[in-house]
Amino acid sequence: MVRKKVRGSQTGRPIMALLDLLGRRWVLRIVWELREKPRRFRELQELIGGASPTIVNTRLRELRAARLIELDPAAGYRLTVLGAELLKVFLPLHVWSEKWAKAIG
Amino acid sequence: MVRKKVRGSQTGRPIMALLDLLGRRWVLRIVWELREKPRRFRELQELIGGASPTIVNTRLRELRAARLIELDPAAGYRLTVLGAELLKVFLPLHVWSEKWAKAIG
DNA sequence: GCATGGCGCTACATAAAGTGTAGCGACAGG
DNA sequence: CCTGTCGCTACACTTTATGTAGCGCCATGC
Repeated sequence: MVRKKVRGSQTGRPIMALLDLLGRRWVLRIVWELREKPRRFRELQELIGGASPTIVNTRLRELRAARLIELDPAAGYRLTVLGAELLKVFLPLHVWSEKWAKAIG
Repeated sequence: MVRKKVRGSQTGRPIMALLDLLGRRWVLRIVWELREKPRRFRELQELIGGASPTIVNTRLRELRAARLIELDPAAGYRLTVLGAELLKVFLPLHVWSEKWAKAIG
């Protein structure tokens, strides 16, 4: 029996595709760790907590396909204009997370 | 050899714990689908695209532990005040995702 | 030349996470 | 009782991620 791939959000609604992409393991962390400056492959891998190179590379490919990051050979991986816009949405999380941490003890 | 659990972001930094939580499969979708009104277990399961009850329940437990959602026996699962605050951060994504979809063709 | 070290990335066996389907126990009507 | 709905569990199976080794490329320096 043939099984179809589910990831990629077959609904065709961008928001669903986006939530699906961001919901994959390490994706949010990768985008987050690129907030300050470009990072090298191995550097990024360590920053996000040591995920395997296999999955790091997979995610980087997905994020490049989504035009959220790009590889500058001279500097490393960095957010594209689009990726930086996305990050801007998430920046409030940093402050909010502190409040949240207190709330849940 | 004993293996330690990694999820839960041992760093102690709230933002990391939050990104880890949100980066788990289906979590963003669940929060998103609760944006309008409370939803029943099975209803929620269908809305997010038919994930298995096993994992839906696991995520609901994690989200309840994080005080982002709660179960009202009379109405179903719904966002807490904290969860609603979090959702507010994500709402701009809806608009942005349309722009993003056009940009990536 | 030719080793050294960093670069992005791949291979592959093992372990963890998620799926699909069946069905449980509790409770509410009829 | 029977029927339906509720949240949720059991479990065999499939998919995804981990951990470790190491590849090919290229620049630097002896």
